[in-house]
Amino acid sequence: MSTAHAIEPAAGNEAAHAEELLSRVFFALSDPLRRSILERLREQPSLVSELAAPFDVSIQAVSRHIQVLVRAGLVRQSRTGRISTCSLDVGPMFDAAVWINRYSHYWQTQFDTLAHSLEKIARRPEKTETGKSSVNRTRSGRKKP
Amino acid sequence: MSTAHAIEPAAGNEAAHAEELLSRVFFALSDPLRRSILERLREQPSLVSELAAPFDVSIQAVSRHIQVLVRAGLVRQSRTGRISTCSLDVGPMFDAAVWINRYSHYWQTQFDTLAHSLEKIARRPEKTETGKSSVNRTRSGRKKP
DNA sequence: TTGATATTCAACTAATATGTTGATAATATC
DNA sequence: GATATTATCAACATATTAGTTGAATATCAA
Repeated sequence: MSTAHAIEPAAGNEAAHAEELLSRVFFALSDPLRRSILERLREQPSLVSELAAPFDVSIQAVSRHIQVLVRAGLVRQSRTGRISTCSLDVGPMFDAAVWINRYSHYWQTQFDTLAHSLEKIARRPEKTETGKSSVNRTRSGRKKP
Repeated sequence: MSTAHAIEPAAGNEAAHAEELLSRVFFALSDPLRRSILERLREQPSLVSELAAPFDVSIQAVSRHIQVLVRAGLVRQSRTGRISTCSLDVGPMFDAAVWINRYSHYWQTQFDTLAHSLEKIARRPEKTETGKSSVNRTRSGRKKP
């Protein structure tokens, strides 16, 4: 997590605050366990213990994952007594979608480029095909002891 | 960054590989400097030194940010001699958009256009080279302490 | 050849992330 | 009141991130 994820008052700077929130949203989405939590909350509001049940980690760990989601604005918690009900808030996810959508023009561009190259290939079949990006780097990860 | 960012051989597990790539894409997008790099690449392919220029960090730091983007599949580097030209690959970003779009029905009533455009493009056949633009633009980055 | 340029690698440091276990607070339940 | 349940907090260990500086690699240019 970069320094941008740190919560600062962002005194009066709304653009910086939006950037900051966007960073937190994308970071929150970068973990598969957190994405699974969101998937579950997409269906129904749930307790922390219910959200933690499917995973092989402690409920404390899940609680902190939920806190990450809360800080990103993706989850709201309403605590009544012991239990804390978590519910989805897709507002920040929409902001993320808007950011990504600014690249949608290039999806169309890629589509057009492909169509164009296909047309060219149809006329001149000896031309080579386009390369597909493949990511297969290895990075070390932590394992449960 | 969670354990999910670690790559295991993923022997034959295509779903796990897709999850893993999604984690890396969202993580790559969670840093404002990396997002700024993508913004720049949205306009034109650029050298590492050109991408590093607007930021008050060392070129080595930017080089590693680019590596994060490359491992997420968002940036391709073609090195010719000394220089390494970075270009955008929006394919993985599209995958991220598709994931987010599954939450769109929550906001679809208000923001119908985005979901519609995403869904329209959702049936693209393949990834190809991105288009070019000649607009130059700089954005502010983080400051040195 | 010599030197400047472009980029990456290596080693180090500081901060952050994520997991654990144990303690604590608040509230149901007996 | 005594006890179990729900959730969070605290402290700790370890891994990862992200920055730095210095060295290495490769190429271009004079």
